[in-house]
Amino acid sequence: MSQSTATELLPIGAFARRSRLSLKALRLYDRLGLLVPARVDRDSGYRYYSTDQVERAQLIGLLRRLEMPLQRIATVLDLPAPAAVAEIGRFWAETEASVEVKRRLVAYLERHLEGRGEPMYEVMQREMPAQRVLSRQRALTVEHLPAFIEQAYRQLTEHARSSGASVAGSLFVIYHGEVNQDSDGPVEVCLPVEGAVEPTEEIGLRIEPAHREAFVTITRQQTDFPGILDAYAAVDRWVKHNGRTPAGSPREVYFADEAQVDPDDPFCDVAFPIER
Amino acid sequence: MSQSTATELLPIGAFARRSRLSLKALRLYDRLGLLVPARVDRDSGYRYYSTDQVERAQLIGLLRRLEMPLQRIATVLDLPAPAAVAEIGRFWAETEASVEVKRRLVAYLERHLEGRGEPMYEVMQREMPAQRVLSRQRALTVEHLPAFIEQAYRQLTEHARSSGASVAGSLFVIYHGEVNQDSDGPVEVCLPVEGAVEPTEEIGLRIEPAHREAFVTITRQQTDFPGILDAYAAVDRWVKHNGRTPAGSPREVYFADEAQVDPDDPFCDVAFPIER
DNA sequence: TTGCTCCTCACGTCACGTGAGGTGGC
DNA sequence: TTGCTCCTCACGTCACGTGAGGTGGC
Repeated sequence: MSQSTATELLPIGAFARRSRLSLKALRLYDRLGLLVPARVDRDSGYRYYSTDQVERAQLIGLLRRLEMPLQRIATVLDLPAPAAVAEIGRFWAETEASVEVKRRLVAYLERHLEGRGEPMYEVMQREMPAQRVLSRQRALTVEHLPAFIEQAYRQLTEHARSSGASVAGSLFVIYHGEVNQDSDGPVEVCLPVEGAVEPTEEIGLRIEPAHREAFVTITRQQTDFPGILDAYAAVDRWVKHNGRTPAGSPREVYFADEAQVDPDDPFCDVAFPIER
Repeated sequence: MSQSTATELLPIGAFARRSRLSLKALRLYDRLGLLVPARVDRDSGYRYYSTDQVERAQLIGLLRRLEMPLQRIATVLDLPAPAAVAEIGRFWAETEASVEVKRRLVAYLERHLEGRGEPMYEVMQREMPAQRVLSRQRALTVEHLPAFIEQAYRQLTEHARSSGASVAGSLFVIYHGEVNQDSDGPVEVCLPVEGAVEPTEEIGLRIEPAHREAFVTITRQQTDFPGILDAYAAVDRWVKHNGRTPAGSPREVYFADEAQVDPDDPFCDVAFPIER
């Protein structure tokens, strides 16, 4: 019985080899309360770990290889197995999402750096009639933007449908203020409608006035950050070079269905209202 | 002509807004020589950037979003466009590779945490006859291991084929020392052969002696790190619990073709030579 | 004169790595 | 007694963020 069922105490070096963690890391985890030695000698300060702690130590090591922060590892370790798996899954989904963003950025950089001096966007002008729109407005930073547009789109179409009104044009999104990591808009999602419909507490009903606008049409791929900034820059430059005066907030008009569009198909207009 | 073709000088705040970089970052890039202001006032120390520098600044910002280190960004910025694209591609490939490793780690954690107390590996014994092997040995860390095994496999089979000898058993890999980030083996890749064949400077020819070994068979999926450690631990435990004495370096026997095997198909044996 | 912008310097963050200098057990 | 292992403390790394305290230009 005394052979290997008993819980042995290991000094830090032996425990480090078994758990494949460094001495420095083990001392840090002790100080943070993440992995406290089974016994610490009063006099010498020597740390002694039980063999039972090897599994926890290895798990910490594996989670660190995922670059999970120690704080978050602490919460995972406090969870029962199924919840811990779910939490790891959530963390990993965040990583995959950020990798996907970077992947698009790499694609943009490749196109952008290869194609210096390529034909630029062709900026055009058009007259927009007054439009009756259902709208939803909110202040938010860029990370919540796609989800908000998606949700607002569903909400507005559903409200129109259930009121018996019909959709009378393409969804567009007005940026009343800048939207990025720090700046939070506000952003207004607008759906042109025809027929009887009432506003609600969340959904506004208003007339977007007739105006002239300068715009460029971009493809699905070009709407990915940061490519879309090129489109804004192109329209902005055009407006300045032609001595026009801005007359409203910039907007994006989504005239195609995302699900049915190739990366290189026209998908969206970036438009600036200008004075006539 | 004086309208917008002239190079304007911007103080740091204006330049920060245009380039979407922080003041702190700009001052750091200045100090590192990564992005030096066009002019610095002798007396006040005020930094003035030219509008021409906006593009470089934005590129730095984008590369930082990929989490490329500043050192590496410096090299990218010194390259002509095509070489810069290639360098970004190499960097990104490294990122994707490390994500793939982590992806497998997550898969392992999910199986491992869900299935606590699952049936463990079944350790078996067998007698191995003496084998005549072509072998290639090298000291390397874990990151270069897969490439080395792949390359050695091709080299050994090619050498056997061109000598008119025939392959007489499964490729196996002997770990004469531990292989991980710090420890570099050495590792020996062995291919059993029959018929006339000569050693070369790189390729050895020797007799792997007959021996008894304890082993477990694992699936393709289980060979991914860190799952494979479980197999090693299982055999190690078995050897100790059964009072057997190790009689050689641990090894992995690859008896199936990686290209034709499902993740859950048997793929490899993890074996420890033991005394009889 | 008041704000705003700019400056440098110092300290904090995160998860450690790498000594320096000293102690304890076999 | 000699090595080896352990201890704490301090400083370095990386790319900044966040004040503190002070200056300069309109």
